[in-house]
Amino acid sequence: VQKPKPPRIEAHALECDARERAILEAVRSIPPGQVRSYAAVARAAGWPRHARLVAKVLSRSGSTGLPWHRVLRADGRIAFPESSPAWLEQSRRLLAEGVDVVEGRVRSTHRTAAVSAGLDAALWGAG
DNA sequence: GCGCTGACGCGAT
DNA sequence: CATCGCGCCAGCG
Repeated sequence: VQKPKPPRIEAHALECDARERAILEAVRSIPPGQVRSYAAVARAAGWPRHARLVAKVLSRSGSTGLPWHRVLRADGRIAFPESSPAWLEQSRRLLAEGVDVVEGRVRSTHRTAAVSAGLDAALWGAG
């Protein structure tokens, strides 16, 4: 058989899909009221250096019922430009879950309430 | 194949 | 703390 059907489905493509599924699952597993950094999600998904990919995947998956609003930058700030529609939406959703958000930034390092303790664990303990 | 662009991260300044 | 610079990954012209 010369090349009747060379299985060039490429492990690459499958791997990309696997990455995406793992990432989506990792995001889905974030408990309400808690937040994770893009890097933490990537680590949880098993792909430590793919923080940017997490962002890309999230942008690609629009209304899949995914708790995308629980994913922030490593410094605790919302990744969107301030006052942008998405920015407003994310802070609104986080506040609705009891997350302490001030000016687009999650106060996780400051343990002022029981909620903060949970956030702190989520942000730093995920690593 | 190359360079630019992002919902990024982290150490250095 | 706020910024900068450089590294990382995947998509696209």
